[in-house]
Amino acid sequence: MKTNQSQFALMGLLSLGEMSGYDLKQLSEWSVGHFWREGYGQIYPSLKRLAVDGMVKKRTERNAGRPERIVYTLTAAGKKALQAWLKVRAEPEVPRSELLLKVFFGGLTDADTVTEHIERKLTACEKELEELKATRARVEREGGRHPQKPFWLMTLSYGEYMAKAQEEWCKDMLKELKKITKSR
Amino acid sequence: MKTNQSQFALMGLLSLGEMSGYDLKQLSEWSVGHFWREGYGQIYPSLKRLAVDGMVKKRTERNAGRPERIVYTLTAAGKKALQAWLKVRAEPEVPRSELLLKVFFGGLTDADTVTEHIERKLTACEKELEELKATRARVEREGGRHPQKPFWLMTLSYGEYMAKAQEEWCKDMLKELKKITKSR
DNA sequence: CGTAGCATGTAAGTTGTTACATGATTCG
DNA sequence: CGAATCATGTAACAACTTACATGCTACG
Repeated sequence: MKTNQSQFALMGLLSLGEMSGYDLKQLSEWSVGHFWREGYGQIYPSLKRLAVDGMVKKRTERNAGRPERIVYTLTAAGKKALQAWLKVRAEPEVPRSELLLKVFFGGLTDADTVTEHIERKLTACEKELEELKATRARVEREGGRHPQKPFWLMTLSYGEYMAKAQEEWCKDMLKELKKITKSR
Repeated sequence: MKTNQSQFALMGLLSLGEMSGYDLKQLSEWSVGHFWREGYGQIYPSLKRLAVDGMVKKRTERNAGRPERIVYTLTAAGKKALQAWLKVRAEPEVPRSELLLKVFFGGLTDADTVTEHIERKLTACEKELEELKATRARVEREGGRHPQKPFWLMTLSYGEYMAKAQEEWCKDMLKELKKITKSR
């Protein structure tokens, strides 16, 4: 059996304050976006289900001249369930890397193709590092002295460690590939 | 639309030689296992579909006193499709980390819970590094001077870079957490 | 007047996971 | 004689993605 992790992610965000589905998407993008992503197609149905299960409470906000908002609040039951989930050990992640698959079977095409794949990855890593930097600045700015801030920074660190390691790998492999291409 | 990546993973492995579904599972575990995992529930139906699509050809092997084997061979059409796929740029991965989610919302429980999560992760990283070491040795031994060997080693490097970076992150965060716990 | 942002959702399709089901042989 | 390994598969479910569908406001 699987615990529906998307739902807990949403509940976690709702623990920071009441929000609409739209808000959740916006907030998730920069806060947990580098390790967890949800689309609207996942968010709206999940919220409905959470409401049915009594984990969240919904309230409709009618604002003159703007679209209606449905604001969700985490209930006491929801908070309890969330805290219980936080204590359960995380399942090991199932790895799935299309890029590595294409590197692994790279010998079936030419080394140039593999080089291109890795160059693209390198660019992506650099972009990722930029984004993490911006997010870190934003957390420092907006996070104030929120008690959970140290934990937020830890996940940011994770992203930075990974992106840097990937960047290094890319650079090293590009060197390798040059050697291979030359020796042919 | 999505290109079915599982199928290409299987086709890639079949490019190394004809194999049964069972063989594919065994080979995949140590060869691409650290970045790609398939279960039988995925393998057998995929092979059937690949056969229908003419990407692979099947042949039944009857061995006295042992279970029947269905051996699959990559067809010319299959190889062509595989090579075409190898040239298509890899989609950026969708990140999903239950661990980081539990760290991010760690403030909702106690710091000890987060510490436990990270300690478990650290152990997993060390185990992973051991396995990668063993795999590297195995590739060196069994890979001979296979032309694709350099590419195989690149994916192994990736695993090593990542596992080491994760290990480091865990250690650094455990130090951080000690500081947090003490200051309370 | 067009585009971007705010705001909510559904439907269909694909994938992936888990549990179930079977049965022979070999090794300790 | 029990466990592990070889060997193949199905059914049910859960999850995820994508495309579709709508409509208002603010801004340039």
